[in-house]
Amino acid sequence: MKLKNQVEWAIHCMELLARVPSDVYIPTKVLAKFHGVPKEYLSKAMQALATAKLVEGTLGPKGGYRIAKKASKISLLEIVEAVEGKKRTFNCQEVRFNNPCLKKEHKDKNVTCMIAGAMYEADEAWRKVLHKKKLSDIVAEIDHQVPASIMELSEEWINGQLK
Amino acid sequence: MKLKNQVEWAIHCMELLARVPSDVYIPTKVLAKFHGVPKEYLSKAMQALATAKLVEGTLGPKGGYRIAKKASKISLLEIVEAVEGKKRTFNCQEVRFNNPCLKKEHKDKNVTCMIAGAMYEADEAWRKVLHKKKLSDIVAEIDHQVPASIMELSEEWINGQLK
DNA sequence: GCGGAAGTACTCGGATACCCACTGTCCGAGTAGGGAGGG
DNA sequence: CCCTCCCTACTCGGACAGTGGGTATCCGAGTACTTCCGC
Repeated sequence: MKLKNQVEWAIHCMELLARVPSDVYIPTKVLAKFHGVPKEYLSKAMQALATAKLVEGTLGPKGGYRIAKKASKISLLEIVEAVEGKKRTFNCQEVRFNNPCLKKEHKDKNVTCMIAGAMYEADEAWRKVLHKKKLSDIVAEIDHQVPASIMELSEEWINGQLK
Repeated sequence: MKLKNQVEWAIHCMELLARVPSDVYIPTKVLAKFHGVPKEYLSKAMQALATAKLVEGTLGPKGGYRIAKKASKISLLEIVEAVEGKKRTFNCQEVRFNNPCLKKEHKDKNVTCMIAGAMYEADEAWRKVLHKKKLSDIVAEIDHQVPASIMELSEEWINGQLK
């Protein structure tokens, strides 16, 4: 069980998009170069984010992506699910119903298997943590961790690429 | 991101092994037939459980697996990790260090990326739920859910297979 | 009848193919900006 | 000088190969039971 690498990329890109003014579009090309990842493949993650209405894309020169909602209104869960899908990590195959002693009348799919229930509960705890963590929190934490000089340099670098 | 189907099988098998007396060995063949899964493949999951010291295997006729610890001392987390591995679901690739504005002296790997930190926190919440849920809890819950008549039939069926 | 040894049948364990999904790449559709030309 | 139109160049979006891990399977090593034989 492993999350796609795209998840990491997507979160980093969202964090960057949350920093620039909302009228600035940043193309995938720049996002890819800044993060050192393959442009063409990153675009798939960006497409997923666009489909989930987390970013908005525009074509043509000066085109690219911008954030579609306030950073405080976007949770990590939304980003992760946009890229990774909303399927649960544990998909119950209802193995319990293969018991040779069970008759059809006992195979009630409305009663969830206790084992699946426990796994779902764990999934829910995972989702809950990610739901509470907002993109704005990440931005603030990184601001606190990374020296201001680096942040300024990065901003200038981005602006230089947009010309 | 999806867990192996083996996880489900392994938990069901552990639940069954927790029910029989500790001196009875159940072969993979019977476990597979009871749960309706391919015998040869299930054996890989059982091997993983044996490696993790959750079950003990014996060869020869009347051989098979038995539980190695008390059910109340075995958590779902142990079973899941035995089959799925202990790697975290999110493996940080340190994309942040690809920032072209960063110098080497700023690439301190001892300071964890806040994004990775958030993901690890979610993982930890997931693990915590599974750690608290013991195999004995599952056994009790299933006892409460499944009619006693079915449980008895299943026990007889298993004993019949062991002849 | 009893003990021991050989044979057998059954088990686990690791080594071996197959297949799907993640990874990585490419090209086409569409658009916004910029420049040229005319008024 | 300004407006309009066309062209270009750049973007996103979806369609197309490559690879690694999960899935499924097989066969060999090893052991405990069973049976047979000798005492």
